[in-house]
Amino acid sequence: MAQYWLVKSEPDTYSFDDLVRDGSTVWDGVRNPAAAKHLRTMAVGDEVFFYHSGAKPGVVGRARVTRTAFPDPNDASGRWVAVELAAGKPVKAPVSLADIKAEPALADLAIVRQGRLSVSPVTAAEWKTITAMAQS
DNA sequence: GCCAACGTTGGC
DNA sequence: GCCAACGTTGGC
Repeated sequence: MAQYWLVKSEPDTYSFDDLVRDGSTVWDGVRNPAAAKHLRTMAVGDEVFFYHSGAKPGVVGRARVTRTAFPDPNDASGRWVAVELAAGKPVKAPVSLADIKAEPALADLAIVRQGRLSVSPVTAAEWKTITAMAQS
């Protein structure tokens, strides 16, 4: 059964539109042990919410895992891993962080509880809730 | 191995 | 630009 995740990116650095344009991308540069652990747990076919941090924080799109964890090509130490993500369905309506915080069903969402985590798990129920808020 | 100081991230 | 949260570093 597929798992669900949320990845965070500064749109100035790499936006969801960039992912749509590229089709797929290597998700590297994660340098946080907790986030890296989640990367290692990802399986091909897992579904991912794409979250923009910065001026307008929120969920803006979806992606799919197309390659499981492999050594981060930009890391000389060999300690860190990357995965490959392919663009998925955009959300119909972006779900802002304010919307997420206002929704009681999302009170336990990892990003609410620990804002700085760049890769975090999402439960099936949370995935459904956010999908409903995004009007699919 | 503990803990204080410091740096970084991200929301506002 | 500020501040809170959290991770990392370095002295002991």
